[in-house]
Amino acid sequence: MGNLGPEMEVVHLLRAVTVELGLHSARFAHRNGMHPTDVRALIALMDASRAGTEMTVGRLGAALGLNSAGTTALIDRMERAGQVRRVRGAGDRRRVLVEVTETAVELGWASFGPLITAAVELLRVYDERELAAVKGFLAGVLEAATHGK
Amino acid sequence: MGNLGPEMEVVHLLRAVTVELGLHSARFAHRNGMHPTDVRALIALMDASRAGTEMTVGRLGAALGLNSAGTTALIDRMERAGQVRRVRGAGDRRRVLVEVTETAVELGWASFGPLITAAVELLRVYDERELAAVKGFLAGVLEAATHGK
DNA sequence: AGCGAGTATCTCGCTCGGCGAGATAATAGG
DNA sequence: CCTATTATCTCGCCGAGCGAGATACTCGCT
Repeated sequence: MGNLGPEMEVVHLLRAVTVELGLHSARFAHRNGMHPTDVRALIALMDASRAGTEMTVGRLGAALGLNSAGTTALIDRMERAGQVRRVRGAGDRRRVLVEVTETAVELGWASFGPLITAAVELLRVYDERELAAVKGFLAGVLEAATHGK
Repeated sequence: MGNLGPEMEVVHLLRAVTVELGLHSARFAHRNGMHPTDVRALIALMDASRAGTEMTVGRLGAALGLNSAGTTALIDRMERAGQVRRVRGAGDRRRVLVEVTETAVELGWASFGPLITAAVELLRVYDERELAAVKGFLAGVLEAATHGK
């Protein structure tokens, strides 16, 4: 499992990056009295809001791999901490929409913003082909991780 | 926060990849009656073994961000499941070295091997400069995530 | 040699995130 | 409208991980 060429080096780098990003959000969570799951929820919610999609309790739970009881507990906790708001669905009144509060968004940006800017800064000097290479690699790994079993 | 150029697309891809890899190992964990932490421990142990470093209980706990009690519980659990062995330190008999069993290594490879091969396969068609681009980007993000607070 | 400080691991009791089962409320279909 | 379905919540429980402290071993000092 030693050196199977320069490709293997990239694979180990990718693994190191995912580990380090995980630790980064764990630190962020701890610093703000949150749990890893709360951070994942925050990210999912900000994602949905960026995409303009409404996020319901059920969909959030599914995205995080929690069952309904755990999801309810999660949202209770985050609502209590003022990171999230429950809003009864307008059309279908069984639904409960979950919205991030402004303070939570700011919190998230304060922690992940610098990292994002750093990454964008890195890519700024890349030309067309280099950018496509990075994009292609990540897309390929994503595809393999998603479908590969 | 919408489209700040093609760089942002790469950032979102990277985030998607880390999320998906996380889910991948969560699925692996669940399928084998393990917990996410157990998988992280397995990876850390395989890493150490690949690097030829001896892994002690304390060092493993530190790598995973667990305190001593939690680490003991973790190793108890994994030893009970036959994934890990405790070996009293030869020189310093206070230490307890942790070794992965062959079955655990095989288990890990069965789950992560295909993903690794897929990634290597992707990179195989890349030329010198493209490979360097991917490597440089990942290294830069790693650096930013590690040091950026 | 032997004592005390330092280090590595383990034990105990507890908290709390997440699960399974089932209750409740709202919608959709015949 | 009455039943099946869907969305969420309540209750009781399990177990991962924590804090505090016990235990076992090593090392420096005298």
